[in-house]
Amino acid sequence: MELHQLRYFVAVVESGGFSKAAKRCFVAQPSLSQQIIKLESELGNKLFDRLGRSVVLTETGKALLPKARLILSETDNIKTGITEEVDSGAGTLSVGIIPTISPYLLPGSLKRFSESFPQAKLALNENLTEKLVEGVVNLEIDTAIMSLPIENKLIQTETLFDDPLVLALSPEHPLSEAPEIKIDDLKEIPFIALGEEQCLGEQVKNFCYEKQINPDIICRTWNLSTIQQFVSLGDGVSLVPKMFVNTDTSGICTYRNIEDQAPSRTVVAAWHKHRRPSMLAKGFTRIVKEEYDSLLKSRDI
Amino acid sequence: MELHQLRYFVAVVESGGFSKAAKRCFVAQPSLSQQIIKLESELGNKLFDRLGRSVVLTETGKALLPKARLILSETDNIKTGITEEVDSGAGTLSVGIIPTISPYLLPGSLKRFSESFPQAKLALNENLTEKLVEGVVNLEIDTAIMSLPIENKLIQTETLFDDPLVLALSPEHPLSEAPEIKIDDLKEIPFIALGEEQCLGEQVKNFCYEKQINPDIICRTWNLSTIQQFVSLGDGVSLVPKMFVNTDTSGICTYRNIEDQAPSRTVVAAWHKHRRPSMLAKGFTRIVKEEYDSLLKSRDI
DNA sequence: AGCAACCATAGGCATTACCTATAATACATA
DNA sequence: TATGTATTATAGGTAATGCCTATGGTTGCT
Repeated sequence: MELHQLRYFVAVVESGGFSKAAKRCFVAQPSLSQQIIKLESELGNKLFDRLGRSVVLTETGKALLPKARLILSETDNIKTGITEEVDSGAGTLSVGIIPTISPYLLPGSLKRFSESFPQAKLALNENLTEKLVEGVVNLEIDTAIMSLPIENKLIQTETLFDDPLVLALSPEHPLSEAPEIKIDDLKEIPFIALGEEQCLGEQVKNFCYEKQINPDIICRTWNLSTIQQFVSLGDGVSLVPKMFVNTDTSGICTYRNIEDQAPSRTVVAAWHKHRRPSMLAKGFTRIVKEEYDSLLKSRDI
Repeated sequence: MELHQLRYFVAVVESGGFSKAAKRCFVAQPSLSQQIIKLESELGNKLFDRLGRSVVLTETGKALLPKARLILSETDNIKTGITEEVDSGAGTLSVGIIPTISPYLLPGSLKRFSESFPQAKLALNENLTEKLVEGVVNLEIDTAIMSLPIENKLIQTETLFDDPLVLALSPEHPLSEAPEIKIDDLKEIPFIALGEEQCLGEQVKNFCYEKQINPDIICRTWNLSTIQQFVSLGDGVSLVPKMFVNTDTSGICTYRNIEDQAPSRTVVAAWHKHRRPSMLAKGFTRIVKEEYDSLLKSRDI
């Protein structure tokens, strides 16, 4: 059974004859006849009673007609249907995101996303960079929001923004009143560090190594809120991303930019090298970028 | 777009690769690849992201998948679906029937028919032979129940039964007690006749002509019940079909067989010469025949 | 680096849908 | 009854196209 056979069949019904149907279908009458005969032999029953002047549907033909019409309308609408569906943003986007970004950008981004793509569904995966990379490579994750560096050659990235690291310290800390803070001020200072399996922890460590800072790590924890708590208690300081600062409404910490050679982490969207990001994925990364921009505008140190 | 392309597409999705899909579809891998590419170019978008080891659906592919599955399941089930539908007797049968049969056979036949084909619908058309023939030729009527002769060459018939004509007379009529009734007894007898546009009226007239009976038509009416009334009143007699007798529960008339050369009308099912009677049509005519048989058994004169 | 798995491309072959021409039939008209 | 017209079926050739084998180019694993 072929689609053109069904088309011919419906044309015969609607035009009331083989010859007329053939004209309508832009084929010669014998071609159409043959295909109808073929269809009939496949179904094992005649579809039409051929009378001299006209043809009428048999029982089998009557039963076939609605089914044929359904199939044809489905196929005819398939292209526009798909286009509409894709354009409307229906579908599921699988997103990965690292824990040191998620709490600060995700709430606002999710709101924006559901407004922009009301038909879309989102599958979220908050995890360490390593796991996210794995997910992207294994095609479980469409787009991951994380920070450089990413080693895997199968992954392609697009930079969303550079997120500066700023110094977090207690309002009572001597440096909180200094006119400006330089890298040298950080050497041998008591430091509260993030676990190194977190990429942010790794980045801070590398930054210190490069700048020949040798911080005295007095505490190591696994999330930024805890760092904030420790910092507010007294001597220890830490480096935290600016997006964290702009969502901190507690006021228990003071934050200072580092003026020279300010450290930063580069936040990117990452996807499988061979996959073209879907419209939803593009939309999502754009929204994350916008969310970050509006976050920075909302407050300055 | 072709059905086999959709089949290949679904096979790729389900098997997770072109080569595996090709095996499953019993074609060479390049053939399948070509068809997928063709489908993609027709839809204007890639359906799969080809990665080294595996392929994954694009957004377009995701949108196509359920539609393709729907179309394929429709087409795969089309043959069995039609067969079931036809076999179940769904559909409409258009039946024609003459007025001198309808009141006697139709009630029972309809009951039997709806029991045998609960899904079927019936379109009834009670009319004179002439109109029924017209309807059959114009394809408005599938099957007509009428009696011979039928002149039209476009019509094919199947004899259902021979319905004898019997003498109807008043219980007080002298002939009602006669040991047996012969044709000669009818010569020059007062006669109540049916309208000649009714085929039964015509048949009776022809029968009388052939047998050189010259009835004294004292009354002419247009239905058998009226004949019955007139007969019961006194002198006049009439010839009525046996199926009428067997449904007459009034008891106001006596009926006698005519022993020698008994007249009868041949009741047939008639349909367009070039149309094969549908299962419903066959079922209906069979049921009418059965109804007549059981009617005869139910009572004898 | 070498190998295995996989998809794409190229070119030839075979199937088949299509075409033209013609036959066969039904139906209307003279 | 004969003829013309409209219709579908048949026959045989042509062209399109789906399929095949062989091969190339990647990817990813060892």
